[in-house]
Amino acid sequence: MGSTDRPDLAAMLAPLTRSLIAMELPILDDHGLTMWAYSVLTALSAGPARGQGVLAQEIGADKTRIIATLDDLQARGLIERTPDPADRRARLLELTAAGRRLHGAAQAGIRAREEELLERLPAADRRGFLNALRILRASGPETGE
Amino acid sequence: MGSTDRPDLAAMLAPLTRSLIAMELPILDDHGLTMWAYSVLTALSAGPARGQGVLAQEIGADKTRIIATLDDLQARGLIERTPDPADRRARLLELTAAGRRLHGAAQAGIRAREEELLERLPAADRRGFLNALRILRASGPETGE
DNA sequence: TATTGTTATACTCTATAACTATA
DNA sequence: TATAGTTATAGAGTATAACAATA
Repeated sequence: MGSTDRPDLAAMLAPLTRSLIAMELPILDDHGLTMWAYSVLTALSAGPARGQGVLAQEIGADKTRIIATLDDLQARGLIERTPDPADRRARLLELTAAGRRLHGAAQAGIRAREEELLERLPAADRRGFLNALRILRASGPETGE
Repeated sequence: MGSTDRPDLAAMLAPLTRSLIAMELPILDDHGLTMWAYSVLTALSAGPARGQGVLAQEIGADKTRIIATLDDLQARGLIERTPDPADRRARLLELTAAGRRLHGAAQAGIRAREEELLERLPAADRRGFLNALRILRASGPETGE
């Protein structure tokens, strides 16, 4: 009855994700960023967001969770948060030049560490790993419900 | 300066792990198991454990976190928890026949779901993905400290 | 009335510290 | 005194519900 003879996927992915995050936290801290703050900067680096709710959903957070983060990022001049002229309830969010710079620096540090990790993999596995992540991410969580 | 042109690893792994867990929880629930309970059964399915602390560390938990879980599993006759004759402070932990059966059933359900997910991947990527997970898991978190 | 952002509250999960029993 | 297990407490993180402004 030894079906597939490997640990469960989640049993492998969860610790790997945890150690990846543990490895990235010191780097982010060097730049004065929390993980949520970095997630916000990353999302905004792809372009402005119309509405905090949209942004929150985009990074898998609750609307209420990122407010303190946005306050801080704005106070530090890393993002701009302006009322949407078309609907003054909503806020337009975008990176400032300083925000883009800081995100770039933090991301470079993270990428360097990630490369060290990926170098442990044979080229074929590395390619397959990254391809699989892209595919599984794209197909999304049409898993739960 | 578009270095690697892909999302950060953690940014891909974290949501994937989350959705994997979300997909497995209902299956575990059908068998009356929490994720920690399933982790315990999985660890013990490889063989008995000498000491709860050892078991906890093995599954990445705190000693205090799994006590209630062990109480429940024992009360349901899924594990045996006997004092170690050699050191009566410690407890020897092992699956009962019922525990082994339940773990097998739950794992089968999870594996079936996982296969559906993996079927979305081209064979080469699937192989590379699983290889990479094994390698990265083995090399462990010599990342943090 | 519905929605965006905000604030305040409650809840869950996890870690810390104190206790017992063995050694 | 040190350690395994247990229990009780406190803390962090998260979600839920109520509120103000705008539509």
